[in-house]
Amino acid sequence: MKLTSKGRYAVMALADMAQFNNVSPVSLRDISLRQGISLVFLEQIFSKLKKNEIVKSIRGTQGGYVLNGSPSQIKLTKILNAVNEEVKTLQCKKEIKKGCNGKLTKCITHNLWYELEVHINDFFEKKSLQDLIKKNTEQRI
Amino acid sequence: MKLTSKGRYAVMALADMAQFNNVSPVSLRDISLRQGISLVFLEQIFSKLKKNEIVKSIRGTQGGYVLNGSPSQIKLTKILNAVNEEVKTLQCKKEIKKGCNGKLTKCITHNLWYELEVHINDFFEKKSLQDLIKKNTEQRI
DNA sequence: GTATACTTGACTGATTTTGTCGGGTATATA
DNA sequence: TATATACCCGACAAAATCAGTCAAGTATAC
Repeated sequence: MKLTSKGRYAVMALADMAQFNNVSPVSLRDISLRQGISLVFLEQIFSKLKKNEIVKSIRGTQGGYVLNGSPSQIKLTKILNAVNEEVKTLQCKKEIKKGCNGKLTKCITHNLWYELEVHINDFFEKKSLQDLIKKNTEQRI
Repeated sequence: MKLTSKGRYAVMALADMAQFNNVSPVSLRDISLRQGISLVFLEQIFSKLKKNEIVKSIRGTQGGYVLNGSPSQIKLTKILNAVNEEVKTLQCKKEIKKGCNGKLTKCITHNLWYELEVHINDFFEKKSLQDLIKKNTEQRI
């Protein structure tokens, strides 16, 4: 499965944006400074976020990014899928040649990984950006 | 997080053993042939499984491995932890220097990854080898 | 027109994964 | 007791992936 820094940074950055949810756009430079993430790396990540219509961009001075929708509508699955391609545990396509093609034992674990995938996606589907920042402020009190 | 071929192979191999659950030990050679996994790689994996007391080894001709306990007692968490060291999503130890130390925004996502870890471990904790082979035979019918 | 900030693609160093190689040692069986 | 079988162990290496940089843009506010 795939759950890398790119995904974590994407969530962090968007949560940051949601937290500082001004009307005006947020520049990657600000996020970079606040969250300690490389600016150029953020650019890469936000390029994908934009393609997936999670954020909108505004160019030029005073430009930046704004969330495309309210924090409560943006589910984490969408974010993670955007930057990581997908959350995939199944790898049986490759292995169908060897062992997975039901000769004696079919890929016994096939279903397991599928279930896990569903389980994880469920988890992220239930979480929105709003949940994250709510939790964070609650804890700070 | 970590969920690699090693883990998948370990589960496959042990499920294979559980399925062909004879009294006599199962040789890695057989598993290798049945499941299409490299023998030498299996040796590496089983070395760890043995260290973690998931299997017992019997050396010599007619030797092999036997499950250390009944399939229903062997939970998948144990297997995956054995071969992969651990299932870890949290990476905040590294990041505590930058951004994660509650200056303005503390590591917003800290709790999220922790919850995910728990969620995944729950999943694997509830599954035993028995569940896998039961499911498999059910489906074959 | 200039500084700001987004846009894009190629590239690279480091790390991890997925194994292999080559040597062992123990033991059942003939 | 010889021998084949099977476990045991550490070093090594190719391939893939990750995390991030570099370079060269384009659009826009002021």
